[in-house]
Amino acid sequence: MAADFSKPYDPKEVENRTYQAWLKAGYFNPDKLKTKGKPYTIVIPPPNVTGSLHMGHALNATIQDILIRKKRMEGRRALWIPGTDHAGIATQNVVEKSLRKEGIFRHELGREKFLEKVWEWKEKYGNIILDQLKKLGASCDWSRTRFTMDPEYQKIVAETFAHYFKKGWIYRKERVISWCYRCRTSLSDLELEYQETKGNLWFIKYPLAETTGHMVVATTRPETMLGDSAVAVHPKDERYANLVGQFIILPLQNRKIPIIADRKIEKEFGTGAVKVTPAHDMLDAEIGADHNLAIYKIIGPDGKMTKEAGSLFEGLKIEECRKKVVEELKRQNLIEKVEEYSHNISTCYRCHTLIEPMPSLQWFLKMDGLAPRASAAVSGKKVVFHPDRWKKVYLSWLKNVKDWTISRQIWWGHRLPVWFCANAKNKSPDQELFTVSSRKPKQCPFCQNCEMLQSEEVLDTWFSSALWPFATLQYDARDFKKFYPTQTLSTARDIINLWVARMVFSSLEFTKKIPFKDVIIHATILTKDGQRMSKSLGTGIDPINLINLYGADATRFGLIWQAMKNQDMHWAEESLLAGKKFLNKIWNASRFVLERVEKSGLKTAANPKFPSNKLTGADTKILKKLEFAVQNTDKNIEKYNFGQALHDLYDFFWHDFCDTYLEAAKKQLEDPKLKLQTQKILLHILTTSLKLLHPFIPFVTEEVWSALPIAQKQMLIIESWPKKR
RNA sequence: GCGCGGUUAGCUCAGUGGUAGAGCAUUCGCUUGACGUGCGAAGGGUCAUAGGUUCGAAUCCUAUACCGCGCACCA
Repeated sequence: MAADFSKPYDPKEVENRTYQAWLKAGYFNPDKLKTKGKPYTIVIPPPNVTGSLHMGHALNATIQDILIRKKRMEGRRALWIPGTDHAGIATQNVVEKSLRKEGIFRHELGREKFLEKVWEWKEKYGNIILDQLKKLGASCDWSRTRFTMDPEYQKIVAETFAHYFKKGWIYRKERVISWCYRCRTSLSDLELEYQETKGNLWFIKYPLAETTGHMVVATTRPETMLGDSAVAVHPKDERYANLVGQFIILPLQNRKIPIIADRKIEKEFGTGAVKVTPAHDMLDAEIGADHNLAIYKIIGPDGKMTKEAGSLFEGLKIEECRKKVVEELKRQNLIEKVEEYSHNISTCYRCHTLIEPMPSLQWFLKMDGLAPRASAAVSGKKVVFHPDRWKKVYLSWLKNVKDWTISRQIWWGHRLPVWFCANAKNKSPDQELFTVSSRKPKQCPFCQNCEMLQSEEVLDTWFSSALWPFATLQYDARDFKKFYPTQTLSTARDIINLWVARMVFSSLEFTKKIPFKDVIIHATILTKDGQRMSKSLGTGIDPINLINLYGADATRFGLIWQAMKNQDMHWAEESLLAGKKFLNKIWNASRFVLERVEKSGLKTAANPKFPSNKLTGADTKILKKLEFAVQNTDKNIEKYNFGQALHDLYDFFWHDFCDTYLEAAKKQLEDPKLKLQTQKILLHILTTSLKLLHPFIPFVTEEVWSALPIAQKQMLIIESWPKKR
């Protein structure tokens, strides 16, 4: 169907119709392309099925689509794999929240019923997300749509876990970890967010045991004193040199605890003497381990004080307990002073509840074998960040990385492929009899006759995301062979470590190859005021609203128009308006050309030759500019300078072609000697421009293309990319 | 505390050693047959501040300020 130029450009109608035409033609699937070119693969960063897509996703999808479309036009077998991520804690939380509105509580439903609800949610939002991508014009191969909890994917996850375990790199241990008592699960250090908080620094007197007098310790968390098992000072702190080795009577608990020396203590902070709570502080846990101190778990997984906190405090919430402890200490005149103090507290990145460090039996993945390889891939330029500076973020994390806490105590996610002997249930947890296997063992290796129970725990959602580039291709061995490794990954800066680094080491471990060559870190979209776009703040913009208002092409244009190499971009809707106007310009310029050209001598879309001795000054100039535009666009896309490429194309098409050449052409067309050649040049500039613009604004270009009077025409989406001379 | 960005026209951003640019907004003029979602023209910036290098700096260097981000600390 040819475009109808008697009407103004109607993006909605054209976009729907054109997308259907592409789908029908099957060009999104590289297997259906006639080309035998080298494969070019991109895997989409799978959006979380927590909800619909935001502007950042739209920008990212546009970037990937530009690359895929260009490569497809270059004759590569371009494959863009779409999909979504189950996003463990995040999705569990939103479903829980939505159920609560109906008065339903997760624990009342039970695991199985609750998971049914989550799957319903996933079905709904997963599809919304994929529809949004389609509306935007994303040329993904939908026949290869993946989800991180597909049966095939689950199998791969289980196998990787078993592989690591067999290698001795996954282990189970009780250790002080970060615990979110609202989500009721452990978290890794990357899942913490720090918030600057104003609080107090309490100076508490701890009476000496053997002699009169006391030591003063400073703390921001007085309630944790209930779990203290020592007071520590720096070994070279002369103020306390004579006290080291003596004992303190811990107030409220009436416990005799030692005064120890440890180099981790800073003399300058507070009084230089620190209370040590090995159960509820990371640093104290280390000190406790080094000095073999007792561990008192005074806070439970529910965020309430335990029996060990003492009868006065048991059952209180942390904040309540803090008040009460302070009251008690005041009553006993043990508070020397209180200072105002502002510090960072860690919170859960999904619900922003205060994180409580506590000892917990968890599964860990050792990093000392994996991290150096991931570092080497980037420092050896096998994997390259764009812009380059982001490699610092990546490398510095890997340099100091701690073992990865991979188990989570939630319901939604990949169950650990760990099997417990049901008959050994009464053993204490660390003596439990278990075996690791990607499939349920037929027979219990311990008692030979029980039905083995699978672990209730699930994996950190990022454990499965880390396998994405190869797991998505391993559903079919031929795909993996053909399309892996992928070429380019485009993503946001906040998941460089959470996701990118982990994909690199996982891929190196399981495929012996890097998962991708280039990593594009695109700008983060902020509101005009510099706020983060977020639904809860009401500052977010739904790309679908923009698509309805301006069309997908204009939305893509607006996003890319602003996508320079900054790390942030302040959202300016005007750029979409600029896009809309530009589409109109293309539409009308095309109408002009087509009206004047009608039956020209052009038979193919390939580069025609123009004898230079017959060209007018205007002809020569525009052809030269066109040649530059071809080179420049190609170069800018290859260097991932998408915004620059679009600005230059805009300038070329509007000002060089429309404002200048079209005006000159009007006169030339009246001259019989120049007419035919001018027609040819007009058509040539238009066809080449449409090709160059297609990756950015695919719909309008395809629509205009359909009207070109060229024989042997294919759809623009698979036409050849203009060649550099 | 360490590191990374940013600071250029009213707004959003390019420019990156040699007389300041774009889009949007503003003002003025155009019912010329592709387009008024347009055309032509105009106004508007001591390029954050202070030093330095240079014949010459918005552009390089060094500080400082403010905004943002990350890491560490967070007793």
